[in-house]
Amino acid sequence: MSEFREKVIECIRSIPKGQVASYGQIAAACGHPRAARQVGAVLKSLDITEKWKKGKSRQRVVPWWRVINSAGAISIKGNWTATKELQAELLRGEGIEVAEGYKINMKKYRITTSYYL
DNA sequence: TTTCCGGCTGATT
DNA sequence: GAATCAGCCGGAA
Repeated sequence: MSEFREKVIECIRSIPKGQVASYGQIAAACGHPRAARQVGAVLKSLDITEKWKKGKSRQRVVPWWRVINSAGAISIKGNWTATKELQAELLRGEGIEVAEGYKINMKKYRITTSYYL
């Protein structure tokens, strides 16, 4: 478990409900402004255990669905546990609108950059 | 150690 | 806006 990965997870966990953040923002929050792609790599490596850790009153889940690319779109590639459809569904569940083509109105939901400062 | 590969980005057509 | 291009970077091989 690399440190980087831990931080990424931590940052993602800190995303307020009802808001979304870009890979770049997460990376920056981790102290690696240009490592956006690594953030994606972390997410894809998150298995169902990390995503849906249940059984505990303590929600140990990682709100990965709140992470999108800078264009405000879901850029998921396709795991077994993660699909665009699922992500869109989860987002809507938090009151975030997901337009046709899995586009998110980041103007409205994107987290402020200063959040992590 | 070196090479390769991406769930990305910002600048440029 | 949408498509293209070239850097950036931490892992896995």
